[in-house]
Amino acid sequence: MTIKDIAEICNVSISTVSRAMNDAPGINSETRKRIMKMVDELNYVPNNSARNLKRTYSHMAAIMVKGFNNPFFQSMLPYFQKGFDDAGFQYIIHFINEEADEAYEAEKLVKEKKLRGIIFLGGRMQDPQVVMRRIQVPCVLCSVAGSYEEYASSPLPYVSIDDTEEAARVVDYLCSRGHRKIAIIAGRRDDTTVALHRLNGYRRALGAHGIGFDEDLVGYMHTDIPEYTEASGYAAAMDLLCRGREFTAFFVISDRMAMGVYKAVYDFGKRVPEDYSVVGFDGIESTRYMTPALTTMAQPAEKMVQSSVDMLMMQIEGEKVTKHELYQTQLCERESVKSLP
Amino acid sequence: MTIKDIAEICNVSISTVSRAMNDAPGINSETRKRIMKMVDELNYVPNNSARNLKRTYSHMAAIMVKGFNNPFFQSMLPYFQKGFDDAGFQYIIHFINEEADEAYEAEKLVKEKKLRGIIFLGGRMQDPQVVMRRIQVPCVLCSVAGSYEEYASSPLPYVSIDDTEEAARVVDYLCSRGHRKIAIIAGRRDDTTVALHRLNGYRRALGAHGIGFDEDLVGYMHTDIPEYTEASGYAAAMDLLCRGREFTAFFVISDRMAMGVYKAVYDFGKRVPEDYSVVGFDGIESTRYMTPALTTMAQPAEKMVQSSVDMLMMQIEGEKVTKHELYQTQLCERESVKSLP
DNA sequence: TTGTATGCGTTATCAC
DNA sequence: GTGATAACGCATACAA
Repeated sequence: MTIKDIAEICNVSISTVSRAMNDAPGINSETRKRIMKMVDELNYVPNNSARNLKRTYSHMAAIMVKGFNNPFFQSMLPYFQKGFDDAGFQYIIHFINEEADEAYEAEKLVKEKKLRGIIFLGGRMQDPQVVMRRIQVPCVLCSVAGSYEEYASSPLPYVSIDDTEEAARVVDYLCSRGHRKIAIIAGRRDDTTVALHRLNGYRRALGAHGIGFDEDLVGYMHTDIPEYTEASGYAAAMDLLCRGREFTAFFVISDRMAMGVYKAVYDFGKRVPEDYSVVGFDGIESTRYMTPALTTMAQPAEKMVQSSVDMLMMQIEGEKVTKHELYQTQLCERESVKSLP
Repeated sequence: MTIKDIAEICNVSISTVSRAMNDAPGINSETRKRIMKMVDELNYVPNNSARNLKRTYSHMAAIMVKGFNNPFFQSMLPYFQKGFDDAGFQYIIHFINEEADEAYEAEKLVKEKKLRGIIFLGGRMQDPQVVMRRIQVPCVLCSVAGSYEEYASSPLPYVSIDDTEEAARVVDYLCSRGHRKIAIIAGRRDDTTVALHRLNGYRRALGAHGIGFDEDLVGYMHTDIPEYTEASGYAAAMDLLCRGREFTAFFVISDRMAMGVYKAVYDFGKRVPEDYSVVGFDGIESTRYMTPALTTMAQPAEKMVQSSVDMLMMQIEGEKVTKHELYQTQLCERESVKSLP
């Protein structure tokens, strides 16, 4: 069933059918009605490949999400919906897994769908410089790994938080509550993404407070457990606990892992926050439902999304934007941190 | 940059480039190497739309997931990866939201990508009969709503659990622990998917145990809160608690909601399982990390996935399969249920 | 307002 | 082993 079949059945040419299907101007409304009725009846669905091949441009953008099981990204999705709806753009969400090369995937998608723009969510740009050249359409990096210095010279606009800085603030907060021996549940040992930046921030803040960095207070994610899951948080925390080093608080670099940390503490025969305080990172909804409710650094998901969409649309409309938007996190004080004398 | 450019640069015809790109037989391996080197250097990416338009068939299937925030489906994804890899098939995962029409989306996707088969995950088939006629390629329904009776006559193969039966087993279990006044956290009032079946199972089991059905012991999800989230579980449970009816246990139709139920119980000044027992449904990993660890009915995700993939591949290979595979859940007894005298 | 013709970038089918 | 060339299904410039 192609456009040709419909044309024959309706006794019109294929261009007329095409016009009807695309709400094109210059077609008798009776003809259109007649055609659309047939289309509906015969259940004709135009072939998107042919469409995309022919079309000069679309009104479509894409969000390329790296991190299937990152609930923070998931929480952003509804805001993207709103943002693109308001902008009158359609969009597709494309998930890729950790090993995939986002730049390559993006390039394919752009060509296939004649995308007008693309927003990268998560992951890490190995070489932001070349990405743009390859992609050929405007992009925005959102929550993509990279220190300020790293991207400062890049023409790629991005919105994110300063992971180093914000991680440092977590340590500052814990110190303000009297904690001095602070452990961190970090990424994998070889991580080069946000996990590394948060670890760096932790180190830096420790130094600023005159506390020595102790490698034994770092719990790395295991390489054989899916990243950023409860299980990975549990394993890393259990490692730490079993080392026997003394400490009073956990800084967990992602909320979902914090749930595993809670469990590890309990299984170790201790309690949160009486024996160990815990601070998470991201500010996802479900942390409200943990017991005790998790104190966490919340990223302003809605603002970050709106800003990303705005920056993309501005570029699509021809403006040159190379802005680097860094948002601040907000501390959500709940019940998982105990004040020390 | 098209196949034509590559051909010109390499001084060969486009057919030769095509052959090189597709590992086609009948091409000098030196020529291929030379071409591929150029392709790599110039970063040429073939246009998928053109490919899909022309190709007679692919080695690709799709999984159409309805339910962005259903962690049970998410937990199935790695198994699909394994299943399709073993079968030598590529696949794409396509998420659609609750309002979308999966049959229509599938039809579009099949045409666009020349898919060989499609697995539906979640949602509800309004009319399984017509779906096949429209889709034109083999499909398998996995965890799609529908009672046994409903699909019994359908030629569409599906794998799932008997939601009614398994929900009844939860009630049986609670009764065996001495509970008689059992509340349920159900779907929305107008639900017609698995949530309804689980509610029906609950009713049926109640009857079998000589317990009257009490509408006041049903907590429906609010329509203004995203389905199956912690927040929806919390709201529904709070409703229930505030009604003042006496009861001793919650049957929560999905694990993620159970987390909200815990919180509601605590906020109400009660404890799990001392004051209220809780049983979840799905068996997702994170339930292990709840405190107390959630007792839940686990669906055999891996088996269900493997079975779905097998049934799809069999069909693709030409066999006619109309099997209806119903799996049993397994009770994971943990710490959230108290035995009553 | 409608129809005709062309080409989008690729694969498939021939010839050579 | 390689090269022409005809589709694939559609949108669109142009003619009618």
